Amino acid sequence: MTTTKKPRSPGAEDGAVKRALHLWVVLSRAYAAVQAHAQADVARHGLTIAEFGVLEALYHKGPLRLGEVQAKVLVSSGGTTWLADRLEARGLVRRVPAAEDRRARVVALTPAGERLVRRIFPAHARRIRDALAGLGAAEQRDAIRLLRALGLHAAGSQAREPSDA
Amino acid sequence: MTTTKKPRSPGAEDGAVKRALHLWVVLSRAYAAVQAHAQADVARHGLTIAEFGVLEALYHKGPLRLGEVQAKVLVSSGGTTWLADRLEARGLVRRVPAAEDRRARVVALTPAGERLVRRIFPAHARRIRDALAGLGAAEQRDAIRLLRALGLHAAGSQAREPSDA
DNA sequence: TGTCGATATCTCAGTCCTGAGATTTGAACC
DNA sequence: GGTTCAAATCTCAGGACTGAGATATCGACA
Repeated sequence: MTTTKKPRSPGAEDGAVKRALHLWVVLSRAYAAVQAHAQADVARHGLTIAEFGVLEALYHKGPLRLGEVQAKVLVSSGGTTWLADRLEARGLVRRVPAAEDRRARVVALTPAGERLVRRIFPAHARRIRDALAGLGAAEQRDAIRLLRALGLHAAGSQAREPSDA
Repeated sequence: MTTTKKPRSPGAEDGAVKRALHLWVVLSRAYAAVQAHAQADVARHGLTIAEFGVLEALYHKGPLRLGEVQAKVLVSSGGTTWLADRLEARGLVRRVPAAEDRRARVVALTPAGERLVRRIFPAHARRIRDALAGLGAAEQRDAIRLLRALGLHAAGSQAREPSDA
């Protein structure tokens, strides 16, 4: 037995797999459809979704260490450096040494970066709201609860590679 | 008024935007977490998720035109060509001219491709099932319904660029 | 039947990012 | 106070695409 749960009957196991695959398909498609809206919106300002994510995180949370930025926008460490480089080259953020840990660096919005976020964020938020308007308020709350549980479990059970083939 | 719905009170509009942004965050995180599992699994066989998606679509639906493949795996037309080239170079699929439309080409699994899918699909499906096990059966059914509605609406309201800034 | 706008695929330059490894610093233990 | 392991960031080569345009064909209509 490699599974963690005991199937009730021979066919129940199969149904569970089919249901999961179906859920995975609709999750992917929903994500892709909403992502297309977000991307189209930020592209008008010459930004990628990841770049916008960095700016938004800094706007709402204040200065963050590179590692914290990485956790927010879900990119690799190399990607984080690259994003910070690009935004810094455009004068939207700046890097300063972290006070209490000389390995770390803190990223903060420049005044120009803050002006940019303040200018483009409201329309972006409305576009996301409209893209998600396929669900009513109560349904959105349900979806949030379910997706949170889904994400926590999937992120918790690490995506490590099994040792067998 | 640029919105389609009339807010009940001055604060309701704001709450709707906040809720939508929250839903967008949990949707992204859930997708990323599950995607990491799927990717780690197919990477063991030297495949990307998109490549595996092509193989799986052909396995379950039979030969498909390039355009149909594109709709299944959600990549650009250039990406579709690139995926077919790569899989063809590995001897997993082959392209044949479409009988009734000389513009189109049909992609089909080779025997080697079919053997590969048959060999790796079951473990992949179980891994997806385990990654999604944060929700029970009834919750998964709810999530499928909600995500389908979400995706249909978002995909339907095209991600076109508004004319104003 | 010739024209003309759509549709299907392909080409290609360039983008955004990943993954592995290197470097620097921190913290805990001898 | 020196080792040693872990954590934070950076470097770099290359991968997996995207997006815009090119080419070939189709279908419908004058």
